[in-house]
Amino acid sequence: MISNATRSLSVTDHLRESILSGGLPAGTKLQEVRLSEELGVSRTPIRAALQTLSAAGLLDYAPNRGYVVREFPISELVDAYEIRGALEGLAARFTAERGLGDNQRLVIGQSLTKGRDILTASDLMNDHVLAIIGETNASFHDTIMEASLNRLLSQMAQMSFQIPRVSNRNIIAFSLDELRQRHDEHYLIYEALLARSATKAETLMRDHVASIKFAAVRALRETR
Amino acid sequence: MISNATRSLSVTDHLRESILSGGLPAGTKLQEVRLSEELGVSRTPIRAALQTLSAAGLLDYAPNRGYVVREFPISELVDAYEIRGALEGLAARFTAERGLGDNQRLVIGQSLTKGRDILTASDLMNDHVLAIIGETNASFHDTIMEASLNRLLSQMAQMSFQIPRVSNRNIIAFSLDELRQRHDEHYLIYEALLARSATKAETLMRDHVASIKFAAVRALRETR
DNA sequence: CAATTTGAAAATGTATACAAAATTAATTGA
DNA sequence: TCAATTAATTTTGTATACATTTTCAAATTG
Repeated sequence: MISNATRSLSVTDHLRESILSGGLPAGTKLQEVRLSEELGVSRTPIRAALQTLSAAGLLDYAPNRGYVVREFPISELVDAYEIRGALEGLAARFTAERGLGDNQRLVIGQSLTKGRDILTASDLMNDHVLAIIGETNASFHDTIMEASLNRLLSQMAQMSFQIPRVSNRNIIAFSLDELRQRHDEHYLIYEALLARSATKAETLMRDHVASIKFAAVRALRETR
Repeated sequence: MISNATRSLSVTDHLRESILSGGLPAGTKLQEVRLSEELGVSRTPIRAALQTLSAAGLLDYAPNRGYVVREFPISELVDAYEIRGALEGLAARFTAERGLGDNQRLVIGQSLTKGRDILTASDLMNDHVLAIIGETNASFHDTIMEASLNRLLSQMAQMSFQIPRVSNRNIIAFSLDELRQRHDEHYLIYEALLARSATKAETLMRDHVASIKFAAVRALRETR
C-alpha cells in the first residue's frame, strides 16, 4: 500500500505521541544522541523522525541548531477548530458533489445506527459509551474525508488534529444530551450527502464542527 | 531564525522545483543512489529531501520501496483553489479580528498603491506589468496570512500552493481588465480589514480567490 | 510451455565515522 | 572583577559501510 504516513513507524510515532500528550512540553530541545540512547537506535532513524515531525509542524528547526518542540498558543488551538470546520465543510461539499460510494454509504449508515442504539439505550455516560461514540464519530468524519477524493484536504485535516490537547476525546467532555445533539447533526449531514445537496452538506458540517469547538473550549476553560 | 522551512536547502528545493515545474512527471521513481550521483552529494541529504517532500505531499512513499512522484488529478488541482479560498478566507477573518500591525498596514497599503499605479498607467499587458502585479499580489496575500497569527493556517496555505502547475503565475492568464477587477477586490478586502469587519473580510477573500480560480481553470482549458 | 523456485543484483534501512558548526568553559587581559 | 578571546566540548551535517528487503531474471519442475 502506497502512503506517506508509514515511516520509521516506531520512532516517529513514539515521539509524536510524547509531544501530543504533553510528555515533551513546548521548548524541549530534542537532541539526536540523547534520543538515540533513550530509544536504543542510531541517530539515523532519529533524524528521520525529527524531519518528519518538523514537516508536520510539531517541531521548530534551525540549521545546525537542531529541533525544539514548538509552542502551541491557546488561540491557535481554538483556531484549529475553525480550520477543521472549513476543511471538513469542504470535504462534505466535495463528497455531496461526487457522491458516496456504496461501501462508504454502508460504513456511515452502520456507524449512525450503532451510535443511535447506544445513545438511546444508555442513561448515563461511561467509558464504554464514550469509546463507542468516539469510534463511530471518527468513522463518520474519516469516511467523508476519504469520500471527498482529495488528498490535500485529507492531509490538512489530519494536520489540524495533530495539536497537543486537541487529540479528539482527551479533553472534550460532552454531556449525554449534547452527544445526542451531535448524533442528530451527523444524521442530517448524512441525509444531505445522500441527497447530493452540496451547499447544505457544507453548511451543516461547518456548524457541526463549530458545536464541537464550543464544547472543547468550555472543557479547556474548566481544566485550567 | 527559527523555522521549519529551511533544511537541506539546495537538494530539497532543487527536487521540489523539478517536481512543481513538471521536470519530474508523476510516477517517476526517485532512487537515492541515482539522485546522489546526479546531484553530487551522498545519500544522506537525498533521503532528508525525500522525507521532507513526502511529508509535504509531493511524493508517495512505501517502506522499503522508496519514493514516487505522486499523481495530481485535475480535479484536485481545481479543489486546491477551493481550499485556498477557505484558508485565506479564515486568514482574513482572523486578521480582521486581531487587527493589522502598523508595518503590515504599511506593506499592504504600499503594494496597493503600486498596483493601482501600474494598472492605470499601462494600456497593455507585458512582462513588466505582470512582474509588478505578481509581486504586489504575493505581498498582499502573504501579509494577511502572516497577520492571521496562525502557523497551522500559514503552513496549510503554503501547501495548497505546492501543486504542479498551480504555482501562481505560470498558468493564470488574466486580461488587463480582470487584473483591475482583482485589484479592486484587494482594495475592498483591505478596507474590511481596517474596519475590523471579520465576516465581510472573510466573504470578500473567499470570493476573490474564487475569481482567481475561474481564471486558472479557463487558462487550464485553453492550454490543453 | 507455464508456473514456481531460486539466486544474483539493486534498492532501501540502519549504524557509524568523520567534518563543520555551535555551544560552553577556560583563559587572558585590562 | 569583568569583558573579550581562545580552547574544549558538544551537537548537527555528511559520507560511507553494512544489513535487510525487494526486484528481476534465470533455472527448475510439473
